[in-house]
Parts: sequence; C-alpha cells; structure tokens
Amino acid sequence: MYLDPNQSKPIYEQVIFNIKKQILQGILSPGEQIPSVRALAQSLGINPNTIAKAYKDLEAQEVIVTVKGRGSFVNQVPSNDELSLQEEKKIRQEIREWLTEAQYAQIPIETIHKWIDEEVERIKNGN
Amino acid sequence: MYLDPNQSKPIYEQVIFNIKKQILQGILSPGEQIPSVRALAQSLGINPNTIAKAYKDLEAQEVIVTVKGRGSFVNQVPSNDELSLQEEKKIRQEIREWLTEAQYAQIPIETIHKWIDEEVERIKNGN
Amino acid sequence: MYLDPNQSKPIYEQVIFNIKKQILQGILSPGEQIPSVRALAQSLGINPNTIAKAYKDLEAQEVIVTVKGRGSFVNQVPSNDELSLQEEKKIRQEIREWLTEAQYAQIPIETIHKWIDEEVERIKNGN
Amino acid sequence: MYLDPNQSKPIYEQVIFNIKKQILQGILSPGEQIPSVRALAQSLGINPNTIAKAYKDLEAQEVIVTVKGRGSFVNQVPSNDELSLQEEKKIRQEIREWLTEAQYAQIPIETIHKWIDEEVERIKNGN
DNA sequence: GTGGTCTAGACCACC
DNA sequence: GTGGTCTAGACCACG
Repeated sequence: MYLDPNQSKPIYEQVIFNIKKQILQGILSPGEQIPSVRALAQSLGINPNTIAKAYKDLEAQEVIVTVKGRGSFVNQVPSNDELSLQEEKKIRQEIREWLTEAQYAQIPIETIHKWIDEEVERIKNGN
Repeated sequence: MYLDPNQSKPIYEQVIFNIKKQILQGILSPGEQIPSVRALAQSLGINPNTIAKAYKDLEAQEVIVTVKGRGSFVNQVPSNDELSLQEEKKIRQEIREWLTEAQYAQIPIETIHKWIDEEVERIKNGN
Repeated sequence: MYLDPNQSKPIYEQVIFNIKKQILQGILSPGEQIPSVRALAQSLGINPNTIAKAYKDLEAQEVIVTVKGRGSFVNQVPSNDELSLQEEKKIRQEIREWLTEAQYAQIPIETIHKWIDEEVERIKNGN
Repeated sequence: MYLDPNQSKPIYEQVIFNIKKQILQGILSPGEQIPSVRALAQSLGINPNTIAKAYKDLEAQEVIVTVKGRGSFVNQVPSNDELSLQEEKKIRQEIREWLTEAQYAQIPIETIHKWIDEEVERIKNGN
C-alpha cells in the first residue's frame, strides 16, 4: 500500500480506498484477514488511531467485519443486483463535481470516456 | 445560482463551480461584468469573505480578471489546443477516486459512460 | 443531556442515543442547529474528540448534516414508508439478545409488552 | 450450539446465551452434567479460556454449579415468584436502548409487539 | 496478541 | 467562531 502525503485526501480515506482496491484486484479475498491495526500503522509509519478509523469506516460500509480480540476480515463483495438509488445519486454527484472542470478545460468527451476505460483496466490489473 | 448547503463541497468552491458553469452555458459571456462581491454575497445570503475567496481563486485560474475600483470581468475561455499534462493528471486523479467506489458497487462500465453523457448534456442545457 | 458513567455503553453512543431521543421528543427540530462540538464537550465535561465521533456517526446515519465552519443541523426524520429489511434484521437481533435473558428470569410475556408500552410513552414525553 | 462470529456479541456471552436457551428448551435438564470446558472448546473450535469464562459467569449467576474434579451441572431454574427490582431495571434498560432506534426508524409499536411474540415462540421451539 | 474507547493537544480549512 | 484530521499515549475487553 502506498500513501501520497501530497494529496489533499486524508490518510484514513486513502487507506479505505487502497483496501477496497486490493479487494477488487483479488489481492485480498473474502474471508481473509487484513493486517492488524498496529501492524499496518507501523508499516506505513503513521498513528494506529488513523488506521483504526479507516477500519471502522470500512466496517460501517460492510466491506470488512471486525472481531474484537481476533482481527478484521474481508466480507463478501455485495451482489448489488438492484442498484441502490442512493448509490447512484452519490456517484452522479461525484461525476458532476469534476465534469464541469473538465468541460471548462475543453477536454473532448471522447477523451474522458477513453480515460475512464483506461482507469478501469488499471484497477482490474493493479496499476 | 443555487448553493446546496447539504453538499460536502465548501461554499466557495460551489461558487467557483457555478460561475464556470454559467460561462460554459453562455449565461456569462467573455468581457461581461460579474456581480460585485457584496452584491452576490447578499443575494446568496452568505458571508462576503466567502465570495471574495471564490473570486480570488477564479482570478488565479485566469477565469476572470479583477480591476480595482471597477469590478470583475469574464475572461476568454482558454483555447486549450494542447491539453496540459498537469490538467490531465488532475482529472485522472479525480476519476480514480470515485471509480473504485463505482466498481465496488458493481456498477457496469456502460452505465457510467451513459451517466457521463447525461451529465454533459445537463451542463450544456443548464439543468 | 445526562451521561451515566456507570453504564458500560460508551460515552459517544450515549450521546448519539440522547440526540436521537431529543429529536423524537421535539426538543430538537429539523433544521435546528445542535450544540457545537466544543460547547457540548465542555458542558458534559468530556473530551471534544468524543463528541466529534458521536456527531460523525450521526451524520453517517443521516440524522444530522454538518457544514464545516458553520456547525451541525438536525435532518428530516426519514419517512420510512418501506421498512428496510436491514433495519428489521438489526432490531430483531437486538430483541433476541435480551429476550432469552428475560425468559430465563421468568418474566411473563405480558409484563414485557407492558414495559415496552411504558418505555414508548417515556420516549414520547421525555422521561 | 452455534456461534456466529459475525455478531458483535463476544463469544463467551454467546456461549452463556446458548446454555440458557438449551435449559429453557429442555435440551438440558436440572441436575444434568454439561460438557467439560475442554470438550466444548474443542467441539466449537475455540479457545478453552473462553469457555472457562462463560462457565464461571454461569456459576456466578447460579445457572450451573461446578464441582471440582467432577464437572459442571445444571441448577434448578429459579422460581422467580417475586421479580427482583434489579432484574426489572436491567431489562428495562436494555429495552430502552434499542427502542429509541426503532422509534426513529418509524417502526409501529404493533410491529414490535408482533416481533417479540414471534421471537418468544422461536426460543420455545428451538429456532 | 487483537480492536475499542478516551484523553490531551496540535494544526488546518472554512465562514 | 465552526468542524476535520492527526498524533501520542493510556487503559480496557476479548481470545
């Protein structure tokens, strides 16, 4: 896992992001134990509280399950047959927020579609 | 202009966003004067400091020019024939941040492309 | 608001519980601002981080909305026309956990129903 | 006996819960010997310390009696003619804790009564 | 060993 | 003024 200190995104969100990416890439499999709070904190050189916060959020999102005294484990990826309306609203909101920026910078819409396809590949393959 | 207080995005960024959108939609044309800091603040019912910060950022991005004692005016939209590498890196970063979420929620890539096209239309037409 | 230090329930959960109760009782109304993190922390004599945690959880549950630099505000109570299955599962789980205890203590089922009605009244009226 | 590792309730409490349920259901009768700490730990695949703690708590609650060198035995179910005030206070507290949640989720009081009756049946019949 | 809670105190972004 | 993030270090419950 790699954290970019130059990024404005808070560390704990970067950790959440990375764990999810590793699950999608199959580096972490359902049922598998993820590193302990203290171990990950030490290997990243940051405070354990920050990792604990990330793990708690991941549990609230039902990405992992945590058992006190034993550790945290990867959950099943949700079988989102019915795309929750809330999820759609959230993603659309995020699209809207950078798309005006992109339009203003005169980036052709085809280029944007291309970039998205490339990034999807990147997530699947692992950079 | 409409501000959504429920949005996590800070107000000054929402103001920047809205000014840019109005330029893209042709509501504001190059050379045209935009409302004064005080006038806009009053009409939106927010703190003038917040508008001042937004205008300062817009000037730094060369979207508007401010002439002391006269007001602020819309600049030419940049003719970005050559897409700056920095611009691309920034947009790709923003794409990456929500795309992992979307992948995790099992949203098909075709759906995402469709949403983007819809949102582009929305920007062009003005909601 | 009153915190019971003898209770095993963590302080931040007691705070969440109390805010929700006050909303149900009409002490706090939708749109109204709740006390600032620092103010509530001081008046309860506890660390501001603990209140901040409670408020963040309340925001994740969509009970309040928080605007950086302004404060936190009560949201609309959800119009749960369709009772989410997840909600039902959670409540049933909680019922199951103490009901065996009650059965073992030989408490008649009618008594339990009576207690629940009394507690509902108590929530509505405010102790 | 079945333990749910996904449940937030600690394992030793789940063991206590299950023993009591089996007594209520008549699977275990007063005077009957229950499995040894080691045997139960092995059959559940968990740490013997955990079972030992459960048995110790059960003995403190006078649900079982342990005779050194012989094993643990089921006690008489208490003939709680007079409901202890302490018992009532404890149960009422537990009711209060989830009832606010239920009220907030707009669950009708009739539904809650129905759920309780259903769960009582479930305990009596053994799922 | 594991995670959960809490305190104390710092710095930052926003209004 | 507001909340958000992060650090450092403590103590507890659980296995």
